[in-house]
Amino acid sequence: MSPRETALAPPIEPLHRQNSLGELAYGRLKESIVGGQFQPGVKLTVRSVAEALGVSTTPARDAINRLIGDGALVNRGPKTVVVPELTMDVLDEVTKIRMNLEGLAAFEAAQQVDEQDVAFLEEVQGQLNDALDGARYADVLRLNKAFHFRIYERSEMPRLVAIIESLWLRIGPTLNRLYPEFAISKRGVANHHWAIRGLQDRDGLTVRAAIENDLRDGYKLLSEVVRADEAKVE
Amino acid sequence: MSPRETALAPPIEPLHRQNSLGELAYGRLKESIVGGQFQPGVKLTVRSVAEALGVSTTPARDAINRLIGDGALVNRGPKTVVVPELTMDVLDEVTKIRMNLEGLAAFEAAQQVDEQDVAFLEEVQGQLNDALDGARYADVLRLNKAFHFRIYERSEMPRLVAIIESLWLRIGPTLNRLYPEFAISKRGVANHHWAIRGLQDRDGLTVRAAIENDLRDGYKLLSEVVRADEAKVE
DNA sequence: ATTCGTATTTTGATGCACCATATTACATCT
DNA sequence: AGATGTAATATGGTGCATCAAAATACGAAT
Repeated sequence: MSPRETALAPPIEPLHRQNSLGELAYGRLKESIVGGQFQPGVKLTVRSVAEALGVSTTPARDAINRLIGDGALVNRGPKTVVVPELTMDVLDEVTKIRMNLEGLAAFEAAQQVDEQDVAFLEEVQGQLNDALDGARYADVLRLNKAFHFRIYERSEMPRLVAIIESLWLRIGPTLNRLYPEFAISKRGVANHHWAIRGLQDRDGLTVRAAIENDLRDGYKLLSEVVRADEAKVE
Repeated sequence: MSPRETALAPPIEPLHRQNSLGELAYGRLKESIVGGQFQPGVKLTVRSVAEALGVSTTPARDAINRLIGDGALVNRGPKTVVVPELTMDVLDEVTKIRMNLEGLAAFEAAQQVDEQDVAFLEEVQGQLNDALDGARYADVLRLNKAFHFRIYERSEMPRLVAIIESLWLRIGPTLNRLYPEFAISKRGVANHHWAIRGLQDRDGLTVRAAIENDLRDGYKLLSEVVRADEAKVE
């Protein structure tokens, strides 16, 4: 038998302050990396990150180490941390995993979306088209991410979403290399519309197919860039 | 044109010392958790871990924080870190992801295995049977993990393997709750033999089916335990 | 006995100093 | 010039002190 409850009909979740400086630094750095703020190959030091974020070395070091654990940063030497160059090896592997995981998330999401979600996605897609026409590539990346993750979050599988995000982290730095040389294919737009239609119909298989196709198209673009880079290095 | 190479015909990989105390502490703790050394609910403090490992607070704190990032530990309060109790929510989600990812790894592995791998798996399976008969449950867990990951590693997808390991990390603490009350079903044995046969035939679909079935059987067992625990708490 | 408020202890986060060593800049030599 | 050895510099790991705040032990009140 439990002690008599004293109030608070809807039992509020524990909710402890989310923000330590280390956590904050981690989030900031992560955001910068997926957003493509760092060119591959850029070197990061504890002290530079600490200064840039206005914190001491400890939280900065925490953040860097966690990102290394995520595979978003790598040790090029024992004391040299860099944003990794994307290789075909990694791109191939990550794409295979993404097809499975993002396909799964998309499929599950189809059972959970509501009208608000669809409206949001259509709004984002509109802005995405505008950004494409206006050649505002940073916005394109941001909006594309917003589109995908709005869907994935509706899978109600938060651990899955976290894994997917960690995969995007590996692609991020190279994503903004797509522009302006490699303009985004208009097929991307078609895939997104296709996904929206599938969500409206609550048709998981269609949504999954649309997302998988979107990833396939993205892979084609990215692999061109990566292959070009790998050729240049040799 | 590259500068004239001066020696070392097979270009040795960079190889920087892998072991910092933080890294070591992280590995040790992780091992203890997947091995089921910690009961769910156990509280961990920076200072206790530091003392147990004979290091100062800094590497201990690093390790704990990284494990929290992995989801292997959770904050029950702002200053209280515990080994999480497995819930049906998490078990369901993790199982779905595992079916996809371990299925993928198993499928890919079928193209890469050689006779040595098969011999290893048969050897492990033999020991596994003995351990089951002898009711040496800790060994059962260890051997089962060795069996699965030997296959997964042959997928030659190291990032995939790392993700799978992070999922096992979530199940680990509850795995050893299976014994002795819930004896392992002999179906597990059949699944493993099925997988070996598929590997010998280089038949990816069969290997995947065998692994997926193994996970399904494991799920049934685990869900019984979890449901019993959840009932007890209420 | 159970609940509640308070005092005590423990805790994690943070900043910082130290040190061995990795990195880089530079001068030298071929 | 390009390679090479060496000196100067910068860097991360680690331990530790400090502090605000959280967890807990304890005692009073009902």
